[in-house]
Amino acid sequence: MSRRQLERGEPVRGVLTGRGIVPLDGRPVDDADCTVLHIDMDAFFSSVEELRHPEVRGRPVIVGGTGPRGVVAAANYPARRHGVHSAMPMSRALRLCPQAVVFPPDGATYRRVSARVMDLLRSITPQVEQLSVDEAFLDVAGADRRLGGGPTHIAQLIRARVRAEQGLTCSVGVAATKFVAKLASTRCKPDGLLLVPTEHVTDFLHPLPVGALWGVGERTEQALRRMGLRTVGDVARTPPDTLRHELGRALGSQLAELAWGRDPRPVTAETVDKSISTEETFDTDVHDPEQIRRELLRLAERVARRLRAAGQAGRTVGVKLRRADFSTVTRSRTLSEPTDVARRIAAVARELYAASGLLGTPLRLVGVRVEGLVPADRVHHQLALDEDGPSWRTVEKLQDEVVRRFGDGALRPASLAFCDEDDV
DNA sequence: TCTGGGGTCCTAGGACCC
DNA sequence: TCTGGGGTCCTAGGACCC
Repeated sequence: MSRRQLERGEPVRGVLTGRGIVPLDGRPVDDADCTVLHIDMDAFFSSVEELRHPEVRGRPVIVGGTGPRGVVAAANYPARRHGVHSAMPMSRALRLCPQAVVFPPDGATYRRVSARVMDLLRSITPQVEQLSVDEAFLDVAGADRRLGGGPTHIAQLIRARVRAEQGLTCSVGVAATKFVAKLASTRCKPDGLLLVPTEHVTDFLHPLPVGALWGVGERTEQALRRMGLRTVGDVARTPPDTLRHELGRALGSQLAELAWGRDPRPVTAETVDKSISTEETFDTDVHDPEQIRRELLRLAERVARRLRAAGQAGRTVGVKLRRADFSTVTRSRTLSEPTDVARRIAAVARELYAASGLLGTPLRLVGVRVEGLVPADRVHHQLALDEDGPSWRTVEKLQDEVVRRFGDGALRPASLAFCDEDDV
């Protein structure tokens, strides 16, 4: 497959060899030890919108916030050709591509489609580690023994089934490690498949820019550039002690390993949530402490409802406060026992806000977080002893039931009763 | 161009205990 | 009276990922 073909954005479905990427043509490939698959849905949110709205197919499609401070959550390939990409302010995206069709994000629908895709993957093997709504790692060592044909064959099977059953395309990287599999799927997007055999890992990695390394974002890239390191190969040839000294112990060690394709992390099917949070950016900055306090209650309700739905309770409550200039303050407090009660979370959040020194300061964002999560049934007896716990907890559990039966908006705290429907 | 929302992990300092 | 080192917990901030 030629470089020009790659630049034209034609799908890559091949194996990396000493002669570059060679198409899979049915000949056997040496993939026996490459049991890690990285599945990445292509332009996921915008692809789902194109499925629901076939009339926009072929046109540039952007999914993202439509308010004055909205950003792009996803853009399809026609929109990307105009320079639109995720995390870009929507105002700029629309200047670059005024003819784009814009959809506000519909998280519930994306999660539903995502769940179907993940179920499909779990029908191949239980060894599925969901990374996000549109990405997963699979370890197909077991499935390989069962299905036969090898990891690359299974990758093709998955791509065909996702297309046939969900009407969506995905890209799949096949390698011996998570890190290389993920880079491989990125390299073959969209609608691609790339196997990187172990013997070609360093050929594949070393020409890439340092930003390709897991853990290298904008700041670390700058630091590496100051050290004169531009490519993954440059990092590989730098003494690990030097990397640790410049970047810190953990990151330095991690990059020294990844640059050689060494990544011992196993595919882990079960992961446990460590925190639940929600936050909101105002359309315009808010300085009124009363309005901030109301918002903190709303956010606490949201977090508490999600905690109860997950059967979790948390011991540390935190707030996030972002000033107009984007500088951010966080405050947190650890309680004597975990809670899943909105009233309790809101009370702590308001105390933290009151003590933050930011009363009256214009804020562009507030957030509420609960961490230190444990299964709620392990602390029920303690919750029952909480002085304001049992009654409020009972009330809020009843609210959960009412919302389940009659829908959101059926109930709200009295202090929010005069807010707009949309605000609750 | 002016920056969303949901997360994870790391660092560093201080308190506290042994 | 002055001094140690290690471990754990808590808090704040920041980088990073999707």
